[in-house]
Amino acid sequence: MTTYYSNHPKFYVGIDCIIFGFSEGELHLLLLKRNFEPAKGEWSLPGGFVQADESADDAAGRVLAELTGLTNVYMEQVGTFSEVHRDPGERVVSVAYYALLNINEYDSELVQQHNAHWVNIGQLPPLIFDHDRMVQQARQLIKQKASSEPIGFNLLPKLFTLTQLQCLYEAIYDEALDKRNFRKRVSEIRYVEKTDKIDKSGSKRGAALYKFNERAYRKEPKFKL
Amino acid sequence: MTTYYSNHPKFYVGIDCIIFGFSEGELHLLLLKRNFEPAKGEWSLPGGFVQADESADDAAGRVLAELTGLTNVYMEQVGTFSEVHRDPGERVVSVAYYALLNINEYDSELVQQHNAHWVNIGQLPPLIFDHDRMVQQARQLIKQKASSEPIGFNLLPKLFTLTQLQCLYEAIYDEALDKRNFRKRVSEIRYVEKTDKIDKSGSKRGAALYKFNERAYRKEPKFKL
DNA sequence: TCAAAAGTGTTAAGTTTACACCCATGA
DNA sequence: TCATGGGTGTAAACTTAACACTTTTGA
Repeated sequence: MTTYYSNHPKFYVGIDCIIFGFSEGELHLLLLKRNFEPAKGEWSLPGGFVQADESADDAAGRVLAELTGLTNVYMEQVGTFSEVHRDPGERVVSVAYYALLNINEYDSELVQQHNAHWVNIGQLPPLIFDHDRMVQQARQLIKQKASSEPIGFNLLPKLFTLTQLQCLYEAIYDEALDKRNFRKRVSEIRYVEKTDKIDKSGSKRGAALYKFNERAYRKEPKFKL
Repeated sequence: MTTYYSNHPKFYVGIDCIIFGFSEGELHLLLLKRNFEPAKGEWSLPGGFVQADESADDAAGRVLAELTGLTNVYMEQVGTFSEVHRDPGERVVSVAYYALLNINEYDSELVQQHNAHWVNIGQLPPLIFDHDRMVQQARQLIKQKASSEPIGFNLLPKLFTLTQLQCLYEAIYDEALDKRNFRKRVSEIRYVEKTDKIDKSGSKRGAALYKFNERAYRKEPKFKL
């Protein structure tokens, strides 16, 4: 029997993850130094193939978990890359995702086993295939999204100082922000709450630790930073 | 020989088009009443399958051209939909695109042959599979994009009145705009140029016709409406 | 002559930007 | 005691929002 679908070709469907972390005041990406073909020895985004029993979103979550040990990480689709010869080995259609994670929580043994490394986003090596474009698109998307939804907190520990928060947004927007204006804006955001804890690691005086209250955000979901 | 790719399943990769037109002050979508299985008789987005020699972008352009006779239409990727059972017939991973076209230019014979119809976006029938979600995401995306890039002009004829332009943006943003504020803003946008032509069809008095000057926009690409 | 759409400015409110000094503490 | 990062307020510039009447002309 001939169905509607026959005659059409089938493709491998891959996923690639642009995994963001934030440390030492800078954004970093978790990149693989490939110890497998094709493009062995070169840098690439972590990725994998969609399996028969999973969606692309599932596959991205699985690959991230395999690499970092983390589940329930904030991920979002960036876009799909399907140029005929984008992968010189075989035809692969790939869905790119970005992930935002707290860089203190990943499983460093797993990461080492995969030969993955955190690389400062200002010093990225050239990446294979169209992975550079994927990264560019992901950065662009995060920039936009960060100004309309509080996704940045995914990159921070549960408790953070205002200086950390400001550095993070400076890194995301790739521009300097005025300290007083920044703090004034934060103080108007009700779901960024000051705790009574103090961080003494960053300065002699100590800095107040804040937390993001997700419940409060859901009740009144407006955002602008 | 076993390659890196073997062991992984392959999938049909489809594309679906959310085709926007603007007429009588309202947004419309070009929908198919399916005369083929699966889901014969129901409404769906126009779509097709990616072929071996084309990217998903190519496929979307091809499907749009087959349906409307138009090439060089503004299209953008919305996202990829890959739930395992999204298409009950077979596993299909589908990339959604939106298209913005001037509703006066399509080939109406072709459209009829495909059993496609322009439907007011306020009165959409239920669509098959996950096509409703695709439409929602596309509307959302256009709303955002329209405020940072002059994509709206793709929906208008080359010459248009300010009333038409305002109605269009009211339809996109789904909210009323103040006429005087709107016109003031437009008058500050240098690449929206008044012509010496008059449209007499919309009113007795006649309204000045404007055009979008793409060259001027490219030189100074800022936008806000 | 009148209905229907085109066209036109001002003011108040709100938002954004620029900017500099004192504080607390550990080394 | 001093170097380091933490913390604080105000005024000017700019942007946004609200608002109502006159013009033109074909039917």
